[in-house]
Amino acid sequence: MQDKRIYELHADVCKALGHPLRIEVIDLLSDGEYGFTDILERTGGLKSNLSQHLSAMVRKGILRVRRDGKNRIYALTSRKVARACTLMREVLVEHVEKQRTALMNEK
Amino acid sequence: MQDKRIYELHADVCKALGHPLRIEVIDLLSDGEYGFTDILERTGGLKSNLSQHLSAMVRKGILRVRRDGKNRIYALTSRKVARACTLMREVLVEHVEKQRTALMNEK
DNA sequence: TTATAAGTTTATACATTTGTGAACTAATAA
DNA sequence: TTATTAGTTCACAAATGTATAAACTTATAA
Repeated sequence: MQDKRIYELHADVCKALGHPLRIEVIDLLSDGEYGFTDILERTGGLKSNLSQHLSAMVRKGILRVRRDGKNRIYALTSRKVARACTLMREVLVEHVEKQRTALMNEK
Repeated sequence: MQDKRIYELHADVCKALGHPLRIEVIDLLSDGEYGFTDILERTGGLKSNLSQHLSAMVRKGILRVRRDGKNRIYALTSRKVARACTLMREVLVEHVEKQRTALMNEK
């Protein structure tokens, strides 16, 4: 029963997927690595905000960074992150679809 | 640029994975459907708390419920949920492993 | 009917997450 | 050296998420 700890760790990593900006970053990085400035350009917003989200993702093992001169290059640590993300998107799409047809039949 | 909406919906579904109790429920339900009381028995805690988490998961399309007399039976809407969850667990395990070996080499 | 069992809903307090801007740091260029 | 570029860190306010207990609903059993 005190293996509850594993659920906490697991949930903590999954939390990394639970924010629109972070999803957008994962989506972007699923086709290769990108520099901070490029990411910021596509996602918009404040650099301090992006920086915080990125470093949280690194801390949780979702992303890795490396330095290239004065730039920082971010990448997914594993394709598994992108796959998990895609699966959840499919679940979303199926749910939306189901809601739509449910609404149709109700009229 | 205003397709940001999809990231919000996507993140919102992913948020369903971001809590220890909800992970525990997904884990349990990945081997079949369970009644509310059974779930409560395994996870512990207050029924009102569990009920809220479960209905949030239903709302997000992660779980479905059906009634059976005065009981309610919960199930995953799709095996995809369990697979996404497993992938993220693997990412976690690989990260922990990497941290461990990094620590070793540092000594 | 009236009880009881099985959850759900609601209200509220507490904790965590998030966005913002200012201050800071590290690497390169002048 | 001194500036500049590229990003990080910090402090704080606002927004969200979570746990708890009490009140409520619905279906079955007495």
